[in-house]
Amino acid sequence: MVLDAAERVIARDGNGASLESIAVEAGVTKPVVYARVGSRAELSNALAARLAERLIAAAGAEVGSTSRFDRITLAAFFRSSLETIGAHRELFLYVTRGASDDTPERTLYLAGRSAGPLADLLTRWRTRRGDDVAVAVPWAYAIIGMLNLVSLWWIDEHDRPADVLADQLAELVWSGLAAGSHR
Amino acid sequence: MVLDAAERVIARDGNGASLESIAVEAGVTKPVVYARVGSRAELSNALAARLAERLIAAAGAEVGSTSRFDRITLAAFFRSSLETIGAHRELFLYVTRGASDDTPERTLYLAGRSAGPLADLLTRWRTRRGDDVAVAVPWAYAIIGMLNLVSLWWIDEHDRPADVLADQLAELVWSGLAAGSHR
DNA sequence: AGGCCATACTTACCGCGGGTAAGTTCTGCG
DNA sequence: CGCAGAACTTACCCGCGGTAAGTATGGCCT
Repeated sequence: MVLDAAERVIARDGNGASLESIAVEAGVTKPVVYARVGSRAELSNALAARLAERLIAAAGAEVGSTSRFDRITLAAFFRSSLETIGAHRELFLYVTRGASDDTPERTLYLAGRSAGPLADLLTRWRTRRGDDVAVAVPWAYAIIGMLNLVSLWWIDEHDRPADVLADQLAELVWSGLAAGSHR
Repeated sequence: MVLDAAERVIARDGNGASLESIAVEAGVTKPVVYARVGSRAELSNALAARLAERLIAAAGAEVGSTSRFDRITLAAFFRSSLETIGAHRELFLYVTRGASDDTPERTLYLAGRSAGPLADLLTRWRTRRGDDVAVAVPWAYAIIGMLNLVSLWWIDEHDRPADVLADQLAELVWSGLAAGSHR
């Protein structure tokens, strides 16, 4: 699979990953990569989709298992996301701050892939509680964006443990999430 | 000033802004740009610094005027940031999702420029209230990151008014910020 | 079995953009 | 008047994404 090769060379070379190096890592040549996966932008999109899938899967394993949604679950969501991102540092960097001109779309696409399910979850949860639901989408993007930048910062020097950081993030937003119409 | 020319051409051409087009807009040639401002990465950095300065200035005008710090102030901070970003759409896109390989550093640099003062503010505020202060830095990054992605999403299709969105963001984090040690 | 077509790959190339080396004009000063 | 040096321009290199044209491989029909 070309995408696996791409991930390997990105993990190795960081953002300097060229189509050509990916091609040789995959054991083929450039036009083949182009034929299989399309342009560089589509490659980045595909990688972004995969990473998003992994994030969602990891989060789902935490959140989906319990039917409840509480502060602990939220912190677990953050922790699993942080750890997944930390396990794919270079890929995360490549995908979020990758090259190319298409980047606004891709960043939004990647974010949307995570924010969508989160927004659904929030919508269901707040509907059940009889709370206002219009905030679900912006809040989902807010939480994902928070996670994005904090991950970047966390990756790039500070080595506090993931679970501590996750708990701090949960502390920041939990009260807001939980505060209902009964303000 | 070369940077002004750069902003003009970015506002016009979006991310397709090449050094050459910036040079002709500035009325000079490429090596001159290179001599004055350094590499493309440094150009992006300088632009990022300027945008951060504007954001901080706008935020300071809102937050710094009142000595208090409450939900209203927080919402005003979000609103002014959103509006500043909205007024510099293309520049914001260029700077956050710009080209090049240096991007992790630059993104962090830009974010840090905003997150730093915010972290200071949070630290002072929570010190005065006798609350834990270790969360100030991660929270500052969290809030800036939130703002980043929400801005991207907001710019790119949804036209709800800035003040509504700002209020929703404030609602999300205010309780968390305000919740003290007396959990 | 032998020739033919399609598919799939490779080699070779183009264009563009960042970066730079070498040449050229302009300015001030002896 | 001539010279030194700074500042700018022209002309170029290189690397990368993208593609066109050529080449091998494998099946299929006669």
